Amino acid sequence: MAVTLKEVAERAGVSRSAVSRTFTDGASVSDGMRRRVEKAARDLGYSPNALASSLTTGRTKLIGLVSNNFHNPIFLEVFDLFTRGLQDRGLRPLLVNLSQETNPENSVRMLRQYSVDGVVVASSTLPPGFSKAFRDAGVPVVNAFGRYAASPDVHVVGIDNVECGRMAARALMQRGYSHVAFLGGPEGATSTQDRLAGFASEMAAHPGVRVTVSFATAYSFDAGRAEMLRLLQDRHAQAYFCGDDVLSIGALSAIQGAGLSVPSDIGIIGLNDMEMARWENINLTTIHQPIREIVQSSIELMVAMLTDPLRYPEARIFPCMVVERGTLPPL
Amino acid sequence: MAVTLKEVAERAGVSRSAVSRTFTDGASVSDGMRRRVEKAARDLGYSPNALASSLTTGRTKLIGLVSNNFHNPIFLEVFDLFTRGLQDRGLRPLLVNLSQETNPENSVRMLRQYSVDGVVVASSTLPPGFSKAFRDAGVPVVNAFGRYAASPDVHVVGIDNVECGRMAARALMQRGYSHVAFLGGPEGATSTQDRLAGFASEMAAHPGVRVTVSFATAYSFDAGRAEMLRLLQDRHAQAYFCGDDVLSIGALSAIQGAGLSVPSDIGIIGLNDMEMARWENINLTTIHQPIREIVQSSIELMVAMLTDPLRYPEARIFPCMVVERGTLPPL
DNA sequence: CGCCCGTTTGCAACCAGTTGCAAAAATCCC
DNA sequence: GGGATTTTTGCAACTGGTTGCAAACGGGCG
Repeated sequence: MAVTLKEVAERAGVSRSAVSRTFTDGASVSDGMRRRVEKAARDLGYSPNALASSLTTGRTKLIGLVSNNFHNPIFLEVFDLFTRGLQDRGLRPLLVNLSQETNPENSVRMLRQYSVDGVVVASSTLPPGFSKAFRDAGVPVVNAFGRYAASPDVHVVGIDNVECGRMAARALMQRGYSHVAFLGGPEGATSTQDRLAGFASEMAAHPGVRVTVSFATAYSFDAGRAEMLRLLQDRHAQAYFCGDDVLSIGALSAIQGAGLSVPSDIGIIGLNDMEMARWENINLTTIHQPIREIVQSSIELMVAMLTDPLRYPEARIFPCMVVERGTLPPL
Repeated sequence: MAVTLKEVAERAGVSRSAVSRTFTDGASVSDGMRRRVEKAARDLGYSPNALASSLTTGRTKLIGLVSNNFHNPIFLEVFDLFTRGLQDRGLRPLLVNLSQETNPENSVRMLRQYSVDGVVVASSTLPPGFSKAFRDAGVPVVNAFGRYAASPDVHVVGIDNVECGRMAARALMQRGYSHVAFLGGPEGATSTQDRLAGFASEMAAHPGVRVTVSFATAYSFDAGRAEMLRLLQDRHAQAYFCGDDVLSIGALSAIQGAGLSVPSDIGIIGLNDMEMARWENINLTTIHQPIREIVQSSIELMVAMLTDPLRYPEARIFPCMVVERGTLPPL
């Protein structure tokens, strides 16, 4: 079916090594040889079998792209950036969906069977055990959007969620609120824990301000809406720092549905700055997470590890910033 | 680095074939042999190299998942469903992002180099040449979300966009509008062309009703908003059938921004029924596209083609239906 | 016990490439 | 023109598995 190197060699009347060499750059081939081989290859429609060659070279150029985050729209952008960035460097993303997987073993085995050159774990909610499992299997790993403190022995690229929490608290304090709240994602998610820690630590400097804390069951519209509906039945806070933008939009929907208006009755600040946040009918004040830079940097780190698998692990933390829109009163 | 079959054979004191057979189901191995080999494999932490075996078996279980649609949120769900569905069947998705690619040749060559067993083209906007190119290269192809009329020799799974156009027109006519409009996606997209054709054909039965047609530059929020802003300067229609949900939401934003209200001043009907459409603060009346079923069926078709690559091509068309929400007046 | 038949096992060739080494060819220099 | 040096080429062994074939094995039966 497929044309092989051997057939090209026969047609060009040369040895198999010669053909192999014309398709390996850096190998020594004369101009005449190159021309003859390329002609034969073109005539036959030959293209080398990357997997066969990986057998001897030990490199497949396959990168496992592992995630469990197939519901948050920002991850569509993340996948877009990763696939394009990897492709541009001649690498191929092998996508692994961990949504229903709890045991790292299976994924590790699978990716090893396919001899991936490296693994990018793109998730803010996977337990650190996953990244570690890959590293222990001797596969270069980068944990994009991960938590740096918890896994000091795995490369991490992301943001400082604790600092984001502080930043949100400061943004609310600048508005002079006397009762603010944290509406987190799932209580078990490290990103939620860190954001709360930062939020609380900053609020500790304002003892006169009342602080309420609650959690949504997921980083989703429905969970945000449900939790906000519940909160509205009680005496609610004047402003909320929501776990992420999707959650914020759910909360907004609940608030508007209750006939209250934003930001005059309740203020909201989200986190991520997903594309939708700047849509005019949402217009969410939020903390911008530099996705583009995180992905870019993750890829660079991955590429660096391909040449030096024992590279000393590092954490790359990118600063975030508040994007002022319409869900907090102007300063 | 990695443990090989040979090492397992040596440790178990058996031949390499014996080890290979214990890991190939359907092969003849005695119980005693199986136990010894499995013990040795476990001790060494062996797992077979899928790529090496693909050399002789001719099957990699790699499926190219090709798309250029990394901006429409429904595709995150599409990717979720595809990756899970393929994984469940022991297949591995090799993701290919065609966003910046215009020439099918490159993608075909790349996927052939990786000896994929099949290719799923998931896109409603890629020109049919892409699917054809894969088929011509002898690779089984399924075009999910594709147009069936234009590529009779490639398997297609999707919806009947012409019928959707008619359906939208009927929904508007039921409301008794006297001036309706089609606000399409990019004029070159086959999905837009088909939807317009259906819309126009149904409207032909209502000669007294005025019909306007215009196109947004992309299936995106910004494009929908921009086009609607332009339309609002003129004498606008009473109701619009928008190219898809994202476009609809952009249009909604423009309408609301202009101080008009939906559905009393202007009605909107979208297409796709993405998750966001049912969010209470959007609440978009739209035509539901059965994504789940389309993906499921595409995978089944792909699996069937793996055993019978010459399978006679078929088009699988799934019915859509109007989902009544808040952007058209109740009937 | 010997024969027959069905399983189990190992040998060796093969899949599609790469690569170290040495022979052959081309180039350089005197 | 001849010898030394460099470049190009082919041979053969190797990567990590699979598989057709034949030999070895084991059990049942007369």
